Amino acid sequence: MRLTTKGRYAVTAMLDLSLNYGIRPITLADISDRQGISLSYLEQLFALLRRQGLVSSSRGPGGGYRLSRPAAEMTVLDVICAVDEKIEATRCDGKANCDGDEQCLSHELWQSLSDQIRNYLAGITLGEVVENHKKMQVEGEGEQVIKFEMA
Amino acid sequence: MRLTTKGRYAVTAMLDLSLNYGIRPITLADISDRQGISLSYLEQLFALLRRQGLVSSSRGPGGGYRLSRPAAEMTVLDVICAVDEKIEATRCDGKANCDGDEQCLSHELWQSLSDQIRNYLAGITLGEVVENHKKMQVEGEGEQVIKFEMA
DNA sequence: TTATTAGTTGACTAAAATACTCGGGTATGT
DNA sequence: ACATACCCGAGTATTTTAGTCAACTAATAA
Repeated sequence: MRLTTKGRYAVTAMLDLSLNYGIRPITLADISDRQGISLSYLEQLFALLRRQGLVSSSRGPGGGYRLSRPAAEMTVLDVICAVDEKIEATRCDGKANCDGDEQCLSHELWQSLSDQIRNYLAGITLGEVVENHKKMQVEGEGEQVIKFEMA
Repeated sequence: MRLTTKGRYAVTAMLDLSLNYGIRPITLADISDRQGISLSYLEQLFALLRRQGLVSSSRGPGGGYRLSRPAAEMTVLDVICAVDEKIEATRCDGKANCDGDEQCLSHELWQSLSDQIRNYLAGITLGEVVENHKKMQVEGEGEQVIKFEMA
C-alpha cells in the first residue's frame, strides 16, 4: 500500500461526494472547481473508483457521480486501494532467496507494520471523517486530535 | 506525508540496524545483501538519515552505521520523514481561493485524516516493531493482528 | 428530433519522483 | 601503504503523476 497525492485526490473527491450523499449526482466539473483537480485527471480516478464499485454514474444533463453505498460503509482504505493498483510483489515472493531464517527478518517486520497501517485505514470510514469534522467545528477549540476507533 | 517504497526501504534498513543495536556498526554492504537494496541507493538514504541525526557512522575497516539512539526511542514516523523531504504545500496555502467556507471542506477533512495517520505512525517505535514480532513468534499461531498503543 | 450535457475510453505527453549506476573522493584501522 | 567503508555529486533509466486531447455514447430537455 502506498500513500501518495493520487490517493489524497481520490479521498478528497470521495469526501466531497460524501457531503452530498443521497441528494443528487455530483458532476466531476463541480469537484474539479471545488477541489482544484483537473477534470481529465478526475475522469481517470473515477474510472478506477467505478471499476471497484465505489461510485455509480448517470449520464446526461443532471447526471454525475454518487457513492454506491453510504459513506459510513466506505473505508478510507477502499478508496486508496482503488486508485493504487498495487502489485506489491514483495522482494522474496514465495521463497526465492529468503528461507525465513535471519535473512530477511526486517522484511517481515516491515510487512507486519504495513499490515497494521492498512488495518488502521480499514477502520476509518468516510462517514466518520465527516462526522468527526462536524463535531470538531461544534466544540470550537476543543481537542485538536480526533479519536478514531480501531478494528 | 507519503508512504512509498523509498520509506519502506528506509524503515526496513533501520529495522535491520535495530536488530543489532549496541553490538557493532553494520556496513551498508551487509544491509544491501540482506535486504536486496542497491548499495549506492542505501548510501543516499543513509545520507538523509544521518543528516536527521537518526544514525551515526564510523569509517574505515570495522566501520559502518549504528542507531544514534535506542530503537525504543525512534519512531517509524521519524524514519519515513527523514527520507521524505516533504514540502507538502497544501493547495490553498494561506487563503488563496478558499476562504474556509464550503469551498474546500473536504480538503480540511483530508488534512485532519492525514494528521491522524501521522499521529499513529509517531506512536510506533522501531523497538516495538521488533518486540511485537518476537512475541508473535513465541505465540506461534496466535492472533495475526498486532496491537500497538496509540498516542 | 435535435442540441446539450455529462460520462467513457484511449492514446499521448510533460514533468517529477524513484531507484538506481558510476566515479571519484576521504577517513580509519591494520 | 593499503584495504575498508563511509561520503558525495553527477548522471540516467524507469515509473508514476498529473494532465491534455479527441472522439464517442447515453440521457435529458427543448
